[in-house]
Amino acid sequence: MADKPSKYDKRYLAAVDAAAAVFADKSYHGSSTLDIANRLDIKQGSLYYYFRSKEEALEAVCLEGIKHQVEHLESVIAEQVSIAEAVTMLLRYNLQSLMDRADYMIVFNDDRQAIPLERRGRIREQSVIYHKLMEDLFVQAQGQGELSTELDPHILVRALTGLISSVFSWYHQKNEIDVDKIADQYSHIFLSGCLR
Amino acid sequence: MADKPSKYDKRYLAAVDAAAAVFADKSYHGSSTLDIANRLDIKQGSLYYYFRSKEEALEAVCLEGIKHQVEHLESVIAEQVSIAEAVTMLLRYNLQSLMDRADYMIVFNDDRQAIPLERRGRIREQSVIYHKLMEDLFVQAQGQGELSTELDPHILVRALTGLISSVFSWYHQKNEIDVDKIADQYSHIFLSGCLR
Amino acid sequence: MADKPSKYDKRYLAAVDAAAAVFADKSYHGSSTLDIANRLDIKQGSLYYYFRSKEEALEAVCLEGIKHQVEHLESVIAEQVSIAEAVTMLLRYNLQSLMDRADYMIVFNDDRQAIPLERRGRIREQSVIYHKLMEDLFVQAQGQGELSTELDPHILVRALTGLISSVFSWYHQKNEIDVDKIADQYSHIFLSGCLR
Amino acid sequence: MADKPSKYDKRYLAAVDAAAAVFADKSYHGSSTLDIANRLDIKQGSLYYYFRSKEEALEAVCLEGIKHQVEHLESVIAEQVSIAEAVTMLLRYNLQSLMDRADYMIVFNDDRQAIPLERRGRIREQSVIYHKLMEDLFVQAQGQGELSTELDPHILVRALTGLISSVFSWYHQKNEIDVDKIADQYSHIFLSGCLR
DNA sequence: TATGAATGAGATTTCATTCAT
DNA sequence: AATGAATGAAATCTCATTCAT
Repeated sequence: MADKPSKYDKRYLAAVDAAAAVFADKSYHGSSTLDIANRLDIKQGSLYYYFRSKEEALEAVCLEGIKHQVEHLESVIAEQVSIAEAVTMLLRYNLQSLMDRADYMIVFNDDRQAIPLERRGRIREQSVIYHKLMEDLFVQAQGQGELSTELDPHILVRALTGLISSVFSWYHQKNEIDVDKIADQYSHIFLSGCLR
Repeated sequence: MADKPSKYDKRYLAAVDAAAAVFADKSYHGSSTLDIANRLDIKQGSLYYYFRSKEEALEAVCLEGIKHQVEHLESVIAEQVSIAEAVTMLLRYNLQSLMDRADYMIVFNDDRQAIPLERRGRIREQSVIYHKLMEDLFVQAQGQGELSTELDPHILVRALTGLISSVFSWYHQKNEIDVDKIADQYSHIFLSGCLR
Repeated sequence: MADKPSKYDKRYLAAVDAAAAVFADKSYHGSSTLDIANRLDIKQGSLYYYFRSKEEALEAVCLEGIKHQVEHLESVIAEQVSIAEAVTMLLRYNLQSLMDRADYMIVFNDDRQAIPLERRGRIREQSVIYHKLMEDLFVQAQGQGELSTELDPHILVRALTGLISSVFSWYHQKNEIDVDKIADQYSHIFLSGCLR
Repeated sequence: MADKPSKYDKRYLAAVDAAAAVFADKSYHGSSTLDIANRLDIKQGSLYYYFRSKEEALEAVCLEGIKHQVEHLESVIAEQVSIAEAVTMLLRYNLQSLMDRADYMIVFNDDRQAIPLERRGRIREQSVIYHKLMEDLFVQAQGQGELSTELDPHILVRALTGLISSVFSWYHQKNEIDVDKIADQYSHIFLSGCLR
């Protein structure tokens, strides 16, 4: 095997994409490397030029899945908008991502736990960062009197991510969602209860 | 072979229980029938005295998983309490179930989609009933002026079930949760935004 | 287990019959002891009261299958009819047997070779007797000038049994056969040939 | 995995051949895929590179088994010889095939019924063609006054194929046969009868 | 870069058989 | 005379992975 193809190689990206599509469709454990190869129109063995293992493919998909979320959350924080606006932006972005990069979102959501703990480090890391950033956002909002201090910031994080995740099962059924309407109503439900 | 042992047979129940525990621990696709047999302290082949297939075991676990939820939702509706009370009861019951019957809840939540569509009928049925009942609850509350009519009942259902599901990933990490506190805060978040 | 039930016990006969039916339907190797038990409306384990093994069931069916054939051939010989009449009687009897005891005939025909050589003794014995008797019949007819001496009696036996067996595949397709017509025409072909 | 290797690939042909040999020896149901793999000197799982299932291997063997027979029958018909010659040619060819490709002939004869009806299409097709061609041959001979019109062509087909099949059980016992002698005597019996 | 051919380990499933009750 | 519960061995099949070409 030659060196691992660069992350930015077009073919490599196509391979990650194929893996995402297959995993999203049949779940990680329900997919075979043959499925991925078929989708790429290459032979099964050739996959190993791109990934050292099936697990590595999952990892690549999951990392790709969370990357944008963290980046987006960081940009929202940087903008220093009100908590109400921030929450709405987050919901909207997540819903839009589900439309735009459904496979990656779904795989990250459903299958990341299939990566064995020893190797889950980088994803866990990103996950932890994501939760921490969100928690900070709430803590800060509480500090600025925007948010009720009676609510545990940890619980707020869970509640909001739960709301976000709920859209997945929705998407599974409908395959199309009204981003604006749902973002608005979810924001309303979540915020009216929390704002002070 | 005898006829399939009765659903109320103690040993059969133990087999379903073992399947639930194993699936919850390693996910359906990640578990082997050998794992289940080992947990029951019988030989692998003997499992097939209880289940015709691994899939049938999953089905049994999932059905058991949702049954109680539907029953509880029905009982809540029968009590004709206010929507605020109803939501709190639901949240509390779900959280408590996660404590009491974590395995069944987790398997239902994470693995029911592993049952191929052709065989998912009975579970789907219960799921649909569950969602429908909850939607009716909201519609009725809106009719009685308890709930804001600006919110789409369908979205309310998703939001509440999303909130409920969010507890699972939590549980995965902590294994112990403060039922009262979370139920209270979740109710507050959800309700203050919805109540009229 | 108590003593083996008598060969003449009604229940034992029913068990042999069930085995014959199942084997005829799905072939020996394609049948399971459960299939037989189901047909008898007893549980799988209970079969072992009647047979020490699945193989013993096959043996019983096969023995029953050939018994009548030998007896009939003996009676035909005893009657000292012409070879032409003898052949016709044999064909007719075989065709009729296929109608009356199709299961036994089919199992004997298709599955007797599944009995391992060590245990095939009794059936082989009957088979050999059958062939020998038939060969003698032809030899005697040649001695009496009824039959062309240019034909090897051994080959004549094969040819006639081949003709007889051919009816099986027929039966498999049609399930009903015109005994008289086929016996007549087969006799004619065998005895006088097709050429005009 | 690559695409299924071509039908004309040498290794694929060797795999079919091994399957034929094993099935002929122990019957389809009595053989295991391990037996076939052993004969090819590959590991059991590797067989599945050539066949998608054990059944597909049987199908391949059976198709190969009947193909030549149909082709030969067609060539005999094309030669427009007398019916007497045609019958002799058929018998001779079948006996010779039994010598040359015994495994395929035996498997086709004994085990084709193990292919479930849904998948038996292509073999059935060939079988039907074979019978139809032979029937036409007889009908034509009757039209030309060569053959007694009192005999049902359908029955003639059965009789001749029965004669042909009878050689199999023979072969099972002897493993070597005198092609010329048997073909001659069988032709004689079929065409002119045994009576003096 | 890619493939054809295989492997090895494990998965699910089947089934004849046993035996205490 | 029959059954419920199990066993153990084998069978078919799947699949991630390897590697020479």
